[in-house]
Amino acid sequence: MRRSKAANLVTIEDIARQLGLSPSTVSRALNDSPLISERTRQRVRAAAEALGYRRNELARALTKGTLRFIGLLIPDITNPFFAEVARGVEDIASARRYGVLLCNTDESLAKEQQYAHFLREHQVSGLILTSPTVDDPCVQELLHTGTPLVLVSRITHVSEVSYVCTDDVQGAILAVEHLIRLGHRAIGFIGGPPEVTPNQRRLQGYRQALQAHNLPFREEITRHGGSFTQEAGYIIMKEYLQLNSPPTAVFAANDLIALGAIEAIVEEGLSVPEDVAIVGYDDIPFASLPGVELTTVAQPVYEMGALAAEYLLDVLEGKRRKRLWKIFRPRLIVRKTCGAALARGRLTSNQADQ
Amino acid sequence: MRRSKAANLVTIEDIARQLGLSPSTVSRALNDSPLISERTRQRVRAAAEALGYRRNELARALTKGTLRFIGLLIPDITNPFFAEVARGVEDIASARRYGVLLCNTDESLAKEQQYAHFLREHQVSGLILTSPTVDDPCVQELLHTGTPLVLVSRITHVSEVSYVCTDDVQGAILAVEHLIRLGHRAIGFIGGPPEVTPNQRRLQGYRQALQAHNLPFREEITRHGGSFTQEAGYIIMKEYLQLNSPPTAVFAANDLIALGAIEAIVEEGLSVPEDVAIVGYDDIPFASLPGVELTTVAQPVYEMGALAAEYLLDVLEGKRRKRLWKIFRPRLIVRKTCGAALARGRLTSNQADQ
DNA sequence: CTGTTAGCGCGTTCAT
DNA sequence: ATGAACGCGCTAACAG
Repeated sequence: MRRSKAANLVTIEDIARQLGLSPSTVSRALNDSPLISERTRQRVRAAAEALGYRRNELARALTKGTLRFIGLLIPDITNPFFAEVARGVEDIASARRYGVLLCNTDESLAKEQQYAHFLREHQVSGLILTSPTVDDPCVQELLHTGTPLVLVSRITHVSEVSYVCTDDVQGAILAVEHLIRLGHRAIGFIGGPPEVTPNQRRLQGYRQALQAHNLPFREEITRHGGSFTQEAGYIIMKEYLQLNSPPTAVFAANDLIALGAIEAIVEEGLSVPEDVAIVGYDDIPFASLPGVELTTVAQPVYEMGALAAEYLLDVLEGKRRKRLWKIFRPRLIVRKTCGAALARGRLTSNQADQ
Repeated sequence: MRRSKAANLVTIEDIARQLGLSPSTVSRALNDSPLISERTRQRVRAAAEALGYRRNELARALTKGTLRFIGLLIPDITNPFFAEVARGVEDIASARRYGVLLCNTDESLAKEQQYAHFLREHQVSGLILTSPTVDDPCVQELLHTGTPLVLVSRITHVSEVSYVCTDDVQGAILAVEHLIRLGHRAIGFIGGPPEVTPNQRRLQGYRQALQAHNLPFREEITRHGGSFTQEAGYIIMKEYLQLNSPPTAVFAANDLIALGAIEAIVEEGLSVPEDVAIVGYDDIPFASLPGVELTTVAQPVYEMGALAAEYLLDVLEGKRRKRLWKIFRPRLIVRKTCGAALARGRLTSNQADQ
């Protein structure tokens, strides 16, 4: 007895039989092969339509050795930054008939590895990573498999790897110099996951800016919450507020952290920007809300995702070979969490600038 | 010459050959078949490990007729509500070794259909829908294919379909009655996509609440922005503000719309809640931000996604057969966009309550 | 242009 | 407990 076929599936053979053709001819017709007569193509198309034929992409992928899926590894889709990246990726992918597999890693190596295996086992054609330490052995393994891959927002030292990101060092400098210009001298930093490149580079920019303006670097107001979340920002800010001389301004490694910090400040009965000024990073949509109006550093997030996908698919389809190294320029968005440019600011900053 | 195999792939045959076994034995060993000796199992596992074997899920899916993927159709991952649903779904799915395919539909029938085809062609095992009008013929087609499916947040009249949602009629009543209790009599509604069930039910609750309190229903302050976005809320609110007698309070069909409305109000130099009170729906994380503090109706979003996934996978694995009809209870979260319960409110509401 | 043959990698009878 | 043979649906190689 025949194996019970998967739910009443119309195959290429069915239509071949009905038309008295061979399966290969039908296959060719369906794939718009040049070596097929217009008439057969028509007939095949018609019959396919009539029978309700749907191509089995799995079978196709089996012979081709690759599935038209790309894996999207991000820490957390719940973070608006990554949601926006995802949107960019998905828009491009779906337009080009690729599926995108959502993989949340929570910055956890274990999850990352689990997914790396999963993706490999499913022969996905390519990867977009916003999460991993690319030095992860499993990712390396995928790389060796030949699976093309592009990093978004994160960068790496593995030189063959493509990436698209924003100049985070520069972005941080923009942010901190803005604070300095406003007269702040005790400027703190609240970081996310310390091991992650965007965090590192923002920290680096922060230090450079301080140094350039002869401002002291203070360990006790340069802390990491461990993740890019509101809770992280909230907790660290609370701690800063207990200090003998708390910072008068804080540069947060991303907007979520900034928002959490603001929460902490308000909860202590203080206010932003009067008591402490805040700058965030990313310019997530909610940063512009009335009542929030967070001063922040913007990245072209959607474009970054879209560009990464565009490039990746080009590579997959053999339209490109060179690697992509794209660095967008960050933009400072001045809103209300740092106060206006006050006179006191002018003075101090001139003094520092000399 | 042999077909060039996909990137240096270790197959079941390779390990069979090396061990002097047959492929079938290896297959069985790998799948923990009961009819295999412990010793062979060990040897096979070891060899597999040594050779770096990775099962080809595609080949497997081809014979099984189904891939361990589920399709997640949502309007827009950029909306925090859906991001949260997605997170719930993904957490469960990945724990059970299923992949989740991200499909943004923008509430567009065309995109929905394109994805329905795509998913079918890839033999995904099941679907979670937060987007479609299930009456969509393509979705119907998928249903007929036998693909299990569960609706989140949306409901339908097709009786065999499973769903998990919140009682939106009740939620809307909660919201509007809160407003009434505060003394408002001119309460407007700003809807999202009119054709979508959660919107319809929230509208229905709105009307019921008005009616129950003998408040007039006014067409001109019951409008739809067409989508669940800030822009939609912004635009409609601006229009309301042009009216001769604008509403003193607005119930928005979701938080994004509410946020957009607030933006419009503030931009007109008015303030919330003094000039117009606002209630939203969903309780997205940003609703609780200091400076925002939106009064809203909460749904257990993450749980809804997780439950839907849990149920779907149970069905796929034959552990369940009955359909799931789960309706969560909404909760009113009172924050600051409606003002405190004022004396004026007490009076009017008692009067209305009689 | 079209048909025939032969796999892709795996799981599954049916034997033994 | 193991092996041989076959098929899942499709595409590529080789004939004509």
